[in-house]
Amino acid sequence: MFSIGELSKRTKVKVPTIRYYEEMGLLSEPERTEGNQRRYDVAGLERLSFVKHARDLGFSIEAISELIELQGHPDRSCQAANDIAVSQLSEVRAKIKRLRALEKELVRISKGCSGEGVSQDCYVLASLADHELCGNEH
Amino acid sequence: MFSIGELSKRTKVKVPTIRYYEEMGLLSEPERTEGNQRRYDVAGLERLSFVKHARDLGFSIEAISELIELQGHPDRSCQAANDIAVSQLSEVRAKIKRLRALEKELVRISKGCSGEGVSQDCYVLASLADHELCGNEH
DNA sequence: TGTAGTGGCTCTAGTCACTAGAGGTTCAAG
DNA sequence: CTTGAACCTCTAGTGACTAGAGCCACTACA
Repeated sequence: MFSIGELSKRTKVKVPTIRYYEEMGLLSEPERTEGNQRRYDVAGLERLSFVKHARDLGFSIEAISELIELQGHPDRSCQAANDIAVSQLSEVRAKIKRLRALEKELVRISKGCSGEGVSQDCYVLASLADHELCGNEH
Repeated sequence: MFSIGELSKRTKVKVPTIRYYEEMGLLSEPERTEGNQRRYDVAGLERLSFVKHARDLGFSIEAISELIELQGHPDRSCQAANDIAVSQLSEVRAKIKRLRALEKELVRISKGCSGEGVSQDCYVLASLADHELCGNEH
């Protein structure tokens, strides 16, 4: 049995975040000492590791809830879990695509400015003011 | 002179967002009709276009404030504007890098699951529960 | 057994960049 | 002059935490 601080150290999830996950229903309520402090067992540790791992991969709290639901019903089809992972993947890909477009544009903008002139003539500011100067889209 | 709705249509920034930008100090307070409704001129339109373009590129409200400060002092060095753009670029690049790692991992995870089994044997759930199964890092 | 200090508790409020809704007023077209 | 769309302010909600206040519990050492 370990305290919340101990759990925090082992999982690298901050203490208030653990309490937050509990409030959100991602973690089941742990046992308490007589003095009302939380005490976790190995199952609690594993559950939090699962949540952290999923969060690190960018799954939302809601998606994680669904995944936990599935874990609780080992006889249910795996399809739903796979759907969640696949949709997460396509979100990640969409974000990458968008960020790449931004990267391109930012490179163009900052290349046009040596940082030596005065802001009146600044290409960065001009580019932001006038979309026509852009490569295009976004 | 146009109303806030008209401005919204022209810039594709939603009405409540325009009011929010005003409150945040990104837009100067426009004139008002006798009945207290906002009326914008071309300068207001250009300012909002600037803000929108910068937001689309992912600049924070705070960074945009600084850029606007610079615009207001045409004699000041361009360096600061360039610094902001460059730091935005490196943030974007860092995000891309991270997302690519996630993409890789998600591909691996969802490839392992056909969606046909039951959740007890689901590779998606197993991967999330056990970090050891991961490609590595993150 | 006393006590010091670290760690834990709950609750509220703040972050960012909006978005939604209530409840009321003004404008422009017919 | 009336209708209805658009406007106004204000408050509260979003997601995923983070920070702080004010208090209580546990543990190690004297």
